Amino acid sequence: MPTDIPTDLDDEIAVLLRRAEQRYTTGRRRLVAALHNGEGPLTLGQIMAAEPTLPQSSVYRNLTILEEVGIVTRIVTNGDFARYELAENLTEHHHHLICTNCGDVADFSLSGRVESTLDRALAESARTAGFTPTAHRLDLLGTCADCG
Amino acid sequence: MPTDIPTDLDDEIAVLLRRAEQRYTTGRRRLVAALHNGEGPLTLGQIMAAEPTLPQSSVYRNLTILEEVGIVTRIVTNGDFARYELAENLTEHHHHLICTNCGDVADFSLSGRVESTLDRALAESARTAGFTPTAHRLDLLGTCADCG
DNA sequence: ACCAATAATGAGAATCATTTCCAAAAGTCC
DNA sequence: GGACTTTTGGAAATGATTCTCATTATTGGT
Ligand SMILES: [Zn+2]
Ligand SMILES: [Zn+2]
Ligand SMILES: [Zn+2]
Ligand SMILES: [Zn+2]
Repeated sequence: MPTDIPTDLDDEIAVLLRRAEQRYTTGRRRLVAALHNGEGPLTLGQIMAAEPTLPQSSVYRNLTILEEVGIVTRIVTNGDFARYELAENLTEHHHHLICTNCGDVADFSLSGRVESTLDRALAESARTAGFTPTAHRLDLLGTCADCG
Repeated sequence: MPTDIPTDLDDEIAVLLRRAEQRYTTGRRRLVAALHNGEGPLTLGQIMAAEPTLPQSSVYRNLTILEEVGIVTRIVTNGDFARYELAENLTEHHHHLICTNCGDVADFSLSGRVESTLDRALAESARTAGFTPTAHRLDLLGTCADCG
């Protein structure tokens, strides 16, 4: 399963890169494929396990570039190392289940009703603090099914 | 303003440390005071600015120990460096306004009603994923008043 | 297809927040 | 005080991430 990206996602990414005067090279496409195939945000180790022939320095460099362009989001859950996933523009708004035992991270979503309630409350809190919000980030901490 | 901790907080911390067979030394008390006096979670630099005579290695070591004992929470908002605050056991449940421009972090709270709605929804999501939740973490990302 | 001109690659070296070492200092208990 | 255990602090080590730079790939014009 080398390059397994839906055509429309691939096109969207191509547009974003071209707009930023960046090229959509094979290495970057393989990186995007690894992130797309992964369940939840991936560590560098997990990316390299999926694409072992991609050099580490290129993966790091391209993750940084893809993040600047708005294709990738970098996540730091706990000190050890960062995780990367496709940006919400390209996927869907979601949150993370973080296992405090094994460190694994999985995605989950809330209903539109709860998200609305939350957004309203957050907007109000922001207003009283003179803060201009652009996004929220919500994680659930606990123990995953495997570590049960 | 060297050692400015409310007596009951100080006592609570003393109990937690004794329970863990750790001593409540002067250095640890000064560290706790710096965290208590700070508005929002502090970086190591901010802690050292508040207590310049505390050696860096001792601050790091004691932050780790205080975190293990449940007195301090370590927060990583974005790759650069970690921030530390007193654990919610010793303060109150709250969330963070994170300025994506200057990196500053401030506290805020939601109403009990919103927190309940959220907790119910999160519990439901956790259940369907076989995940055992212990806490949630919610940040609002955007631009702070200073960066307006 | 060929040729510049420009951008991306990859292997290793450098960075820097954080951790670890270990001999000296401080606290504890009798 | 003396023996024992924990903590301290300065310096060295660690390790994820970033930077360097010579080589390679890609683009656009001819
Ligand atoms: Zn787990
Ligand atoms: Zn949400
Ligand atoms: Zn700001
Ligand atoms: Zn909450």
